[in-house]
Amino acid sequence: MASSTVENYLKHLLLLAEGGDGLVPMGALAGALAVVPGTVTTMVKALAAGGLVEHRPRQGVRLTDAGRGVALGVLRRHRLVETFLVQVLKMDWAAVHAEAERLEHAISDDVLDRLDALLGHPAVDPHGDPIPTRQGRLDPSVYATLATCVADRPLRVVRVTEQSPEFLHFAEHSGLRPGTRVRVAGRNLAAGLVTVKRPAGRPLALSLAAAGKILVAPAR
Amino acid sequence: MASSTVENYLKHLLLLAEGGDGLVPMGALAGALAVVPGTVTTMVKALAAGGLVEHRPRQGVRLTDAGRGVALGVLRRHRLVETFLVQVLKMDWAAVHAEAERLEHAISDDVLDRLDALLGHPAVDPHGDPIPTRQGRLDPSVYATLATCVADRPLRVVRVTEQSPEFLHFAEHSGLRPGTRVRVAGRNLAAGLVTVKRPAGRPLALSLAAAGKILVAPAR
DNA sequence: TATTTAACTTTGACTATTCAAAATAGCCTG
DNA sequence: CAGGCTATTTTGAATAGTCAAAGTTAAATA
Ligand SMILES: [Mn+2]
Ligand SMILES: [Mn+2]
Ligand SMILES: [Mn+2]
Ligand SMILES: [Mn+2]
Repeated sequence: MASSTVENYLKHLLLLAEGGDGLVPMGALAGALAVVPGTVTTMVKALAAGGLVEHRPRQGVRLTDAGRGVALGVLRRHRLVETFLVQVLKMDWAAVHAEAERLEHAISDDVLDRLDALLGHPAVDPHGDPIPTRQGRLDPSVYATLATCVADRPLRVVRVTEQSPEFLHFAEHSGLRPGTRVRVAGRNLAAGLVTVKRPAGRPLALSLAAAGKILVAPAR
Repeated sequence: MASSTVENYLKHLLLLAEGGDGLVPMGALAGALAVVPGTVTTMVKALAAGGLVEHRPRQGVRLTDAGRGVALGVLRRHRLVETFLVQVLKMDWAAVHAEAERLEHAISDDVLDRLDALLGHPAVDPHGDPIPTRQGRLDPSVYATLATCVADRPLRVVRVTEQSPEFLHFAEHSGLRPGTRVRVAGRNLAAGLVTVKRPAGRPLALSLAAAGKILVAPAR
């Protein structure tokens, strides 16, 4: 029913609402979708007429329950497809995001259920992003980052937020894929630097910005 | 580059040109795409402007070499996807056509190559339809049908043309999937009936129309 | 050859999605 | 409180694809 365009608007709305109260500024949505603001205003009014979003003029947009349901479906397809591409087709984890952007609109429920079973009902995708359940439940997943966690404790990388191929390649090269054990050796707030120790290899220096994109949990 | 719509026009043109001189009547294309004739005229003029087809007003359309290349790519994606869905995801061979209609527009070359390798570079899809090669070579595959082959010879089903779920389910139930050994026991042209013997099961009666959709080759 | 007809093309209109540029609303500053 | 700045909305226009209905063509029929 929903076009690819509509699905993308809703999915980005879901992603942009993470954390906040759900009210997404029109400009943020325009930026995420790479369209001009006027386009978003037009489209959001149409989505609101369809009951998928609530539009607060000059303040922002918010998903309705119906819209959130659609968005969770798209996100589930996206993340299961990414998992399939990495686990079964052995693709580079930095390349799968672009592929999934197209495939997420072309997968039926039947195919999705079979992929899910083939993969063993994974809870997270290759980047550690949680996969919404069939029932539309999405793990809130509140984790510390390498920029905010307590120092000198054994940690485990659980997720890499940010899907640009450049950053993902960097993370892979730096041994910071989900599952890796790490420890924050020190932070220099003034210089904006975090030093990380990994099982193998010398200490690694990261900017706070980069460190903030690596989510971690206490090891074991 | 080519939109899904354009890809569909070109793919159907390739399919409809099978056998004939390649000149497809506008009405045939309209029927295949389920649009009104005027829509086809409009679209074909655009495709001709883009060098993908040659339009002979009031006579028909024909693919150019460029258009044929695009069409072969779409057909390759369609048939490899069908093969994947049946072999890996264990889907019903009658259901995969509809799925492939959407997925054929969303698969990249990289993913396609990996699927092809995973499946062992198949030459035909689950229905026996030949899969174009990466280089754009398509097996002409001239086979007899159960309606036209010589009688009383050991045969092997090689292909089921016609992708409606109804017919495919019927073929499966009747033990007429590609690979099955069969023999034409007799024909009654007046009644329009063909009688077929299979390894197991009693003789099967088919209409000539149905028999014409089952392609066969000499066994062994 | 005149007529009928079926296939095809043209025309006018509509939906979905987008952009450029102008108008506006709020908020912040002095 | 007057200006000014920024985010947002409005307006006008464009593109892709489609349909309904009217107009044309050319082959088939009489
Ligand atoms: Mn992704
Ligand atoms: Mn991901
Ligand atoms: Mn098919
Ligand atoms: Mn097929």
